[in-house]
Amino acid sequence: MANVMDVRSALAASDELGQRISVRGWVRSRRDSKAGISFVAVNDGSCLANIQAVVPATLANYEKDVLQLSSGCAVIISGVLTVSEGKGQALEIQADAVEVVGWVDEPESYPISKKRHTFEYLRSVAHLRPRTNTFGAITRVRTVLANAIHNYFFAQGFQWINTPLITASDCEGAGELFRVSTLDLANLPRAENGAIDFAQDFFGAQSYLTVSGQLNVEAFCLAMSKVYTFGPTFRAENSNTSRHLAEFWMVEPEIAFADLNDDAALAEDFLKHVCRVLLEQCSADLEFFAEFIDKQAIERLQHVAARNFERMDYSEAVHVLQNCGKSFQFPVQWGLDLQSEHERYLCEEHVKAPLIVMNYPKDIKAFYMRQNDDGKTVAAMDVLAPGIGEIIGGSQREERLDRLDARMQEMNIVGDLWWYRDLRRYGTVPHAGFGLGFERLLNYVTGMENIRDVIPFPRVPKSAPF
RNA sequence: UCCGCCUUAGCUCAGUCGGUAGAGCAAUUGACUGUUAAUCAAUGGGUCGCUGGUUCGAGCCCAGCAGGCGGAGCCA
Repeated sequence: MANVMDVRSALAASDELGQRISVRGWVRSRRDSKAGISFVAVNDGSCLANIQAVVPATLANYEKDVLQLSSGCAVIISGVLTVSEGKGQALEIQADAVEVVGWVDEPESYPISKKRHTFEYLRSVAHLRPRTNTFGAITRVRTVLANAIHNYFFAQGFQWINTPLITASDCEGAGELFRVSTLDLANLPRAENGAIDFAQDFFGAQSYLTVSGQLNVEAFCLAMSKVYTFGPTFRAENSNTSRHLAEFWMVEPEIAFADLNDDAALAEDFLKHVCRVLLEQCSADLEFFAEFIDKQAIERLQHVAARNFERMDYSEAVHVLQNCGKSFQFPVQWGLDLQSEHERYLCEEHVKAPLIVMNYPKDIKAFYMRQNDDGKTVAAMDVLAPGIGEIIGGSQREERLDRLDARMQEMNIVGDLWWYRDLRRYGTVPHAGFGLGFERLLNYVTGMENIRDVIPFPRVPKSAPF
């Protein structure tokens, strides 16, 4: 085999012209010319573009192999990298060897045909959809975005905390929990009162998959100052929407000696940074999204990167909504949570930009959020993005033990949070953080509409087939 | 969980009044061409989601179930 290159490198390798190389990948299409050549388009996932191999009919296995190639076949093609005589591409390979590594059984029923498919259909062949242009592009953007997130925090001196996926705490926040157990479901151990005896379970207590790493990451925040978690989280809620997954990835930074304004500033700087990185490093894939998925894809990123986010108190948001002259399906009243339609109006029509709404009524927010001096609100914020709604939710945390205890009592929080309380007993300090749904951000930056299409294998109620 | 819509060829969809099934694309074969989601021609391809009911007769009407999609709620 000659010098093996991935397609991305080969197409960028003008300095390798005239050299013999090999590329390895999967056939996207084959076009035969009776001039005695076939054109084979090969993609290996390294970039959006295919490389075109020009295969002469004089190859020994031309009839036997090359003329049998169909979409999806795995091949290794070797030949000299040359300037293309055709118009669709700058470079191509003049093939002198074609090795078919894997054939496609029954090309007629190969699920990924050259024609465009609906995303709904592609979800039913999730094991093969990475072979499409769209899912290749999503996968590359996902990788660059994950890297940009880690790199941003690393450059800012944050520590990456690998918070546990299994938890015995059932009050991490909102959300139904998936139970984790090794008990025999057909023969559950019982205590004397008939209740299931979880003391005999693996962890000696009821345990669950985490719905958030926040409480754990706070512990590291109050030692390492700037920390974040980035990993999978699980919600057993029966949510059937294009914005919810039962298993999704979440980014949760937490900063010490910080208040809500610091938190909002971090969220804005963070989002601007990752958008800039995508614009720099994913230009070909973003152009693809702009052409085939969402015309606004690139402008939106430029807009986020360039423009200052608007900020508005919840009370002001309510005032704006009540006086905008629009009628909403759900009521707008101080004390009620903002509905999707309200959030969308605010960021899409009122400010026409990302918007940070701050200081919500305490009764609609979580127990750990810091109570403001007005006695009515807590230091919570939501970052609302046009077209997608809430993309970040965060808050300054209640660092005063007496206030935290009072709030937990008021809200009837039961469960063993002694260690979380300890953080307020030993060197407590104002701190704040937020949670960002990774797939929601991916939806936002690619213009994809359904969250099930930006994660490799989506898990939603009644469906985890792959 | 609630509301609405959908389920017919590998894919996307038609299917009239209830009378035994149709197109485009894909696939296969051939023609043609430094081709570009090539083009042209021919050919093959169906348990009409499942179960039951009404009917002489059901893709079509009725009931139940399953699955999918969109929206809402919950949230990230």
